[in-house]
Amino acid sequence: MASLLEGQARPIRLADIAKAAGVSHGTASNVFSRPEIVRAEVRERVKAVAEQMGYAGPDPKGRLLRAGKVNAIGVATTEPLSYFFDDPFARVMMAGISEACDATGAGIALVSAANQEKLAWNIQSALVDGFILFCIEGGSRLVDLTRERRLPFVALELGFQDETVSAIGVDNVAGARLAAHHLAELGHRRFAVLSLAFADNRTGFATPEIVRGALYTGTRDRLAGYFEELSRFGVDTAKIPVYETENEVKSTRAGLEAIFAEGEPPTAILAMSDRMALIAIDWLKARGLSVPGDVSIVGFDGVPDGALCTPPLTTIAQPITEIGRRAARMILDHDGAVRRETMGVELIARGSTGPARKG
Amino acid sequence: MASLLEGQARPIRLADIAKAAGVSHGTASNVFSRPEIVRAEVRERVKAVAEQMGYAGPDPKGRLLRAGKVNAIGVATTEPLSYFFDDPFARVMMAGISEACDATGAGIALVSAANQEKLAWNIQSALVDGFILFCIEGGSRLVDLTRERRLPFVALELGFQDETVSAIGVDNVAGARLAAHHLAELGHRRFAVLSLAFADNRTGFATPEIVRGALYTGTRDRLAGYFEELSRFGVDTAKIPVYETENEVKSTRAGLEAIFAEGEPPTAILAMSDRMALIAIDWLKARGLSVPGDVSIVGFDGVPDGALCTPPLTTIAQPITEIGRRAARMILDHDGAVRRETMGVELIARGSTGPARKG
DNA sequence: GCAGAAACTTGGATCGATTCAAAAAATAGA
DNA sequence: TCTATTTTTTGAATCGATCCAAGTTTCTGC
Repeated sequence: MASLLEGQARPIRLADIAKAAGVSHGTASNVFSRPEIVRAEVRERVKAVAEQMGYAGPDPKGRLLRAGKVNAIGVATTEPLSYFFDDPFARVMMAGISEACDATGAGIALVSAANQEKLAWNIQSALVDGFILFCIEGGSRLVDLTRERRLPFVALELGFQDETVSAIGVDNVAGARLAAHHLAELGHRRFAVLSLAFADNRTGFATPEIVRGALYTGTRDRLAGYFEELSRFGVDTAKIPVYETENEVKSTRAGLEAIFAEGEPPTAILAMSDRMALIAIDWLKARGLSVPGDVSIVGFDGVPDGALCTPPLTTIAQPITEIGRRAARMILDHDGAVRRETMGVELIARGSTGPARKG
Repeated sequence: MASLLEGQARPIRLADIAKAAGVSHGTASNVFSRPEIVRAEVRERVKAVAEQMGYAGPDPKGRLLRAGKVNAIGVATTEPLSYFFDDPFARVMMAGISEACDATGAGIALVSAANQEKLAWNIQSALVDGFILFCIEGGSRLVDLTRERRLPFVALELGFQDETVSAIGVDNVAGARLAAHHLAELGHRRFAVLSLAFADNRTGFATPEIVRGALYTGTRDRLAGYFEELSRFGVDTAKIPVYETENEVKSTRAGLEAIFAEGEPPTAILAMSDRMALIAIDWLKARGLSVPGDVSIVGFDGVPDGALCTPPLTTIAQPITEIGRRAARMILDHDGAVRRETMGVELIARGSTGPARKG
């Protein structure tokens, strides 16, 4: 009976311990947070009382309010929470963030939600010292929402041109040129592009107007890089089909269907993510096309999975882990300044690209 | 200049807004948390003042203290934080947890630390309503640490017999028997076991004493299941080498070296995790041994990677996602009761097992 | 014009700790 | 023994909100 009531009773507070031990709040607090400044005898007495009353130790809720700092960084996305554990790019990025957090003892709070309304609420009420934003679809909304919290934040993949937000990304134009150059040098002249989104909630072939009106400048830059470089090899870029996907299986396959339904199939595919490239390899193999015999593919990102598939994926590798580390450090060591960092990329030539078939 | 000072000034509180708008704290609070009970005119005035003063909205720190509930669940492990994104088993589990959290709008806080001291602190100070514990190495310490917080918690992989802690796990004995039965029926008679830890910080061949003194009863149960079933086929289990690893590459390879260094190599390997099984397949292939031609392997867990490797892995599948979902629900709907759930497992026969070579 | 009901606002109490200036106690030195 | 110094302890103030009983204003209907 007593224990039943105890279960219902409100938890023991530091003040209860202080009273029971006959010391002030201040002293009781010191016993837990700065034991060395309390006389040993008193310290032991208070600890004994706490033990005996079943005190769980100072409640972080109270401490937090006083201290002001949570010692945790929030990582937010508009995708469902499971994105952090499913998506290979996100996973490597999280590993980098984890590393920086582990080193300083900071925690990580994952923020997301099933719907937009809840997302707003979750961002407003997340107990964190700052945010790292995965700006995939809906990135601009995410930035707006986060800005309102007036906490430090960093956008990953500088999708926007907004110079007032801190961001870390890669040189998209240079990376794309590397990819295009590699294929063009192998003799390819007929290309198709599997593109990331230019704006939210769109899939399908992208027209020049769509490209010009791109919300996501990262996507636009990659395409510009591809086209720039291919032009130098005399390729008519106006004829290259550019299919915008949601970077997942369904729309990517739809894109491949559409691309290969046209008259002259491409001999080379430029994919703006490894994920799409990997899906494409599967799709092509299932269709009886050889990679790189019939079609060469270059991805973008440099996720570990790319090295393991058959054939291993040629890709433009970003320093993903390093980006994650830096993003976390930016929040952890925040000094109020807006920083925008651009990291380099490199071509990793593996088995998914080969010389263009003659004819 | 002004903006510089503003930057340094302490942030605007609800009380500041209230004063500036000429209303009480109570009303100002209502404007944000229950706007419908405030007269439109007042509401707009307060909002305008807030906007103009650059108020970030009610600070969750203050709200939290009052509300008492964080609306987030902590997931803790003694491994580094990156474990959550690297380990395939953890990832699937996290997907299940994510699902349950997404559905209720709860957040996830990842808790870990580089060293034991920090881990203790991080658990003590995590802002969560409860914990899910990944009890790998050092699981008992983790449970002890968490118990002190006096928050609801669930241990995953009921490694311990402690009946006072809520836990979710699988029927290890039944699973192990399934695996052993499958191999024995294929005609195998010479076995080796790649084992999980029986106690912390040990690797190497496990003696019967070590097994008897197992801290992790899950490991012990799996071994017991293997042996029980094999005995029924007339196998002398005393001769089966059991190598305890840390469930990662290095110690698993060391185990394989040791096992195959002995006189009569096994024709079948029972691995207590898919991770070890996958490492073993690589190792065997690199050694020029065919799987399942020369050696058959059965894993344990049923992670997705197992289906994708070559040959695809035969394994004992746990309902990992479902375990994750249930664990999260247990915390979210906590009612004070201690629950221990045991989930079923099933054999998924794929390409890594085949008939024993004759002779 | 007024009682009574409904809508809104107020201000103090509370959540659970930490902090710090000042008071008290213990110790040292003469 | 008494003052000076050092070590401990105290208790009020603070962090930033929400809650709620009580008070005030506005609206209805007669």
